[in-house]
Amino acid sequence: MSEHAATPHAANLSAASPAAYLAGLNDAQRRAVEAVDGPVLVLAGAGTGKTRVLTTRLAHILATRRAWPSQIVAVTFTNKAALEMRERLARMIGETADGLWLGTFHAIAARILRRHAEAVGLKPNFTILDADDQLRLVKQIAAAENLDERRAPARAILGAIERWKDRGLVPEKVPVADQGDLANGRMIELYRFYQDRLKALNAADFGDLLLHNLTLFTTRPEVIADYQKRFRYILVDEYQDTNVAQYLWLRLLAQLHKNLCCVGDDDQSIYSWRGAEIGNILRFEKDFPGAQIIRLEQNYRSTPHILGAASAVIAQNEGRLGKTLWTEANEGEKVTLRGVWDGEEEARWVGDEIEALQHKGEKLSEMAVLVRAGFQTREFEERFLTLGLPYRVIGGLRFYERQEIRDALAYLRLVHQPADDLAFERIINVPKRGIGTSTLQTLHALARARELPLTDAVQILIGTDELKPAARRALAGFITDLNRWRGLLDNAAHPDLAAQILDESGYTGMWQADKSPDAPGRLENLKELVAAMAEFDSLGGFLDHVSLVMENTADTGSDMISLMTLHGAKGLEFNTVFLPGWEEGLFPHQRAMDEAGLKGLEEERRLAYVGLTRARRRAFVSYAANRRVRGQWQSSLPSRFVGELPEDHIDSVAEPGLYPRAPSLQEAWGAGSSFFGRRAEAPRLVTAERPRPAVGYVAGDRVFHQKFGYGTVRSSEGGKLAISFDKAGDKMVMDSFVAKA
DNA sequence: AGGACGGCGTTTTTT
DNA sequence: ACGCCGTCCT
Repeated sequence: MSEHAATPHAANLSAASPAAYLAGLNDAQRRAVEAVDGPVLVLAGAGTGKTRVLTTRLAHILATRRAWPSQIVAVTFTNKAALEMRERLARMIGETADGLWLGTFHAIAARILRRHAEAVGLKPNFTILDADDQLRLVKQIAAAENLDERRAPARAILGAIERWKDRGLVPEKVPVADQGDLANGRMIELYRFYQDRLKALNAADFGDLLLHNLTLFTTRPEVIADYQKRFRYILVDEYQDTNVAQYLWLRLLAQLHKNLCCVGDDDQSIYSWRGAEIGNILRFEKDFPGAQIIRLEQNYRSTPHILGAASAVIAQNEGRLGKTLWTEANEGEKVTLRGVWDGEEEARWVGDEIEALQHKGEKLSEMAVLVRAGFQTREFEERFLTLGLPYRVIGGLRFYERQEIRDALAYLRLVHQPADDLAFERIINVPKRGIGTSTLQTLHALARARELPLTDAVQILIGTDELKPAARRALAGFITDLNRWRGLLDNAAHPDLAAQILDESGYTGMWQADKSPDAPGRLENLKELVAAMAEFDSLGGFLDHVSLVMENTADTGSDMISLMTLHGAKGLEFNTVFLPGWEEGLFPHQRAMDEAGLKGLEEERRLAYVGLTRARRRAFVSYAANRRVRGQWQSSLPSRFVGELPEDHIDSVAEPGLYPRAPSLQEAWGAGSSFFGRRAEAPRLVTAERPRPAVGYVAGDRVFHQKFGYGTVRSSEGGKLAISFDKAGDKMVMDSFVAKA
């Protein structure tokens, strides 16, 4: 702690002249900026200048010298938000803000964890696993436990583990009642195995970053005391998206100074399915006694019609704090509501409207089509291709998720962190080194029996006759390379080292030899990766960046329509927004209602609210009477949300012969029974076989080996046995591969 | 080691 | 309808 021992002096506080940065704020915004002491919840409706308030508040704290930058934490959910805040802050006050703890929950938690890794059984260079690694790990565990993939899908197991982590629960703390019947009631056990494996890999998944922070804070009083003292001011963006773990984390950090400012909007809480707990924002006053609540309700984005429509829809929700958005803006256009025959016609109509707007001089980059589910984009893509309208689908594969990038990173990870078995497995035979499943099995068996990382197992095995000569040679070569690269870590510049690794490993060569059309692109990406490394001062720093800051490289250059999901649109705004597919079952989505009942429905409604409030000038809502779903035609009712749009804010242009307006709410609701209560059936248990521990052998023991048959132990050292086999002659083998005869 | 076949799931997604 | 994943066969 303490780059700065003392509190900076609040000398300028009394200077009465209001600072320039306060100019132009409305009353509520200004109150939110100036209410720096004690807990504050800023309820910031869509388009009410939230980011401006956040950055101005930071500037205010610094300008009034209440704290040094290093004594302030500002947390966001996405890197994009963190970046935007940093940029705006820099524009406002320049380098004064350097040293601020500004970043995502995960980035800040990782930074703290690296300093105290040993407190939770990790080394400071622990690897941060991504979703792919997590899933592979769960699959390995499920396979080792002989779980039936169909009854206990790895996805579901991982999901349950993640939800527990979201709630701040380590395996020991999970209430048995919460175990459920997935994996036949062995979930807590699986969770523990998973955590054990992570520790052995010297790795943490995203959930762990927060979870380990909590463990650290609750087991090391001196550590939490230090951070509590340090962080005089804490700011949180998108508070409605925090999960329980994040809430606990904030509560611990804010305990001493209590200067916690959370900004959020309960009406935009749309991530409950990944652990976000809307209760956090609803309960803020209770959780933080004496909290002020400041509402930002003046909207600077949309027309009164759009706000009127959005407000009426969201007003149907029960569990909300309540705000009333208003605007000084003039009337503008009403929300257009259109009922059509089918999805194809819907896409045609949207295309026509886009062309019409384009002819009026509207930019395509100011238009977006926001859909409920990814598959809905296809129909629009086809139409736009036909019309020759340039579009971009937001939310595809990201740079760091590409195969070649993940492979390259696996090499780097392995050099950086030898215990990273997942990285090892990924690249041990890429490019092909003639190391097949049988060799890997042998490796795994030894690693498991000895509880060693795979690289160490290789080191041992190549000193024996356990492997086929070809595999042994290949592995020996690989380990030699690995050791050489590791030796260069401290001397060579890491981008150069990376290039060398990719070259010497044959990885680059593999793609050069590949004649598929995407090979050149992959080589380009690899070059880009190496080039990107130069911006970081160490390999570890770069790998952290990759894990934590997987930014999307959105080329904002050209004029294109944006196609994306409603979730993806949160935080964005466009002059014109198209909201197709407002049909019961699709939006609100049937599954959301099946799985979460009224809560699910209300979240869907918030999604509708998010969608509408993305629009500055124009919103087009549409619904189709017929839609092809998974190859089958099915007819659908207009969404109940359509019925919630108030008459005086919409222009309804349903086609002749089709329903002009939504059916009654009751009709859409039905008796309600079909929306609730379905649950998956119980999975089957298959008993597991635990790896057997190695047994001790002494000279003279008779043993049996799968491959070499019977033999006599001549000597034993460190688990390596010299054996005279009756048929195969003298060999060095690992004791875990023989049985007493 | 690589290709063919069959079965399953198919809302939303960041870090 | 379709794509992905896992398995099995060559």
